[in-house]
Amino acid sequence: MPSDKSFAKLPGFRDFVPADLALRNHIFDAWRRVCRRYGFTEYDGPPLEPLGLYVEKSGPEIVEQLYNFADKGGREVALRPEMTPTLARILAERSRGMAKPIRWFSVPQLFRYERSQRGRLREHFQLNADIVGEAGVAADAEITAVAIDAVRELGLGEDDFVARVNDRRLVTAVLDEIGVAQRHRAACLAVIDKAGRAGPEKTRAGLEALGIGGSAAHALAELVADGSWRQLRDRFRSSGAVLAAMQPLEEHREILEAMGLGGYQRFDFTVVRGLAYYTGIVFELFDRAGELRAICGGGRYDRLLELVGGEPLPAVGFGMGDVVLGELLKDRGIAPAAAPACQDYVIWMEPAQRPLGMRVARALRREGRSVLYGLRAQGMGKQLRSAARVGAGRALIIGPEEVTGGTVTVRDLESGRQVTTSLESVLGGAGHRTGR
RNA sequence: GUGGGCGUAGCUCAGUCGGUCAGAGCGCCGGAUUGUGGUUCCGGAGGUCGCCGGUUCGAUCCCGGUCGCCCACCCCA
Repeated sequence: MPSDKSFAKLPGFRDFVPADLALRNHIFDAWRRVCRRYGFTEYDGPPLEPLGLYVEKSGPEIVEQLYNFADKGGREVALRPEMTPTLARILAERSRGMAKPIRWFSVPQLFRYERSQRGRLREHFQLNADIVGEAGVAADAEITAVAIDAVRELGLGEDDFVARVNDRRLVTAVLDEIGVAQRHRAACLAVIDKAGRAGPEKTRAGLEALGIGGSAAHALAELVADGSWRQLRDRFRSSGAVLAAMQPLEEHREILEAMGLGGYQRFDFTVVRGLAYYTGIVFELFDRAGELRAICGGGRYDRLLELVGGEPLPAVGFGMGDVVLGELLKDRGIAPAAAPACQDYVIWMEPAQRPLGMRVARALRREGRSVLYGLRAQGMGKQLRSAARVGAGRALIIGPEEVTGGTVTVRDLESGRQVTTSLESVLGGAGHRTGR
């Protein structure tokens, strides 16, 4: 730990040494493969945006924890805390001429100024995938499937994680039905949101603190404790509004089941999402063990583009962070090992053989192979040890004997078998089939 | 933002009721091994014990502050 704090890493920020970057790239690669498989194309935007883009569009929650400041021109700016407002701004300018629906994804680095904890830093990377211009529930199901497959692609299955799905319109209908006043709705959503962790007692206390009456509080506490689909349907079978609000979720589930992803999703009345701009189906991905924070959160936001000044366009999307996902992969032991540093290790014994060693290395690199060699003269044992440590598949040995005979000794470092071949075959490119 | 715990070698950690207390394992470097590696054996480098201040003859140890990390709240991507 450096004693001079001025050179220390900022709290909540990460260095990525090769082993860490290998994991990050492993995750990014999986995300991009899945998104492309679903026909999404990648975009990006500036990491720094006008503060105003976030102030009223995302709800007050996110603004309190922005990484913001005034730039040298006196502009109030913020490091982007989320990607959706940027996407909304881009599309507000250009979507009119674009074929709908638009399927875009991005892997931005996002920033928030808040105390860091496990799975929650001041900086992270997040996969964002959105479908814009389609209001039907098939788009919601499609985006949920992308989220699920983005996690499955990394080797996690039904036993590892689940998507909890809800619909804000359904929650609203239920609140109306049990008589929660309009003015209490937002605060009530917050209580429902944390009900899973708080437990029934605290939930009821929270509702009463809002001034929500006994029968309504009782009904809500019950729903929160056991908000099963069946229970909901029984409880509200005489309410046309609630039953109608259940239809989109029904269809959403059917589509996912048809995709073979039914086991990855579950209705959960307590999922409402914090961001103010969600308007319909919302979902979150969690590890089944319940040890970590949400892996992913998303939903429908049909009004946002209008708010930013674009044409009215329905939209649905999600954000999936790299931090919690990385923790989960490490916990499950399915994080990748760092890639080997090279394929071929050229061993030259004495300065007299170095020029030939350089020619061989050059020829191999020209073929696209990754090649290393010692930068100073060392014994063969040392060099083979170095070769093994960097993960080389084979060693190409060029000593006095090889120079005299016009040959190269090619040693397979996994089997230990070695053959002596002609120098020409290595320089000419015939040697590349014997290695990895 | 609030409360609690923890900061000793690159990593994981031991240790001192205040006085040879600067330690282990792993890793790293070198040697055994100047034409054959991943094993083994031997040796070596590396630390102002997070930082600042206080108490004391003396502080890595006690006290205060501070910074950082972890956990729980708050909140949430």
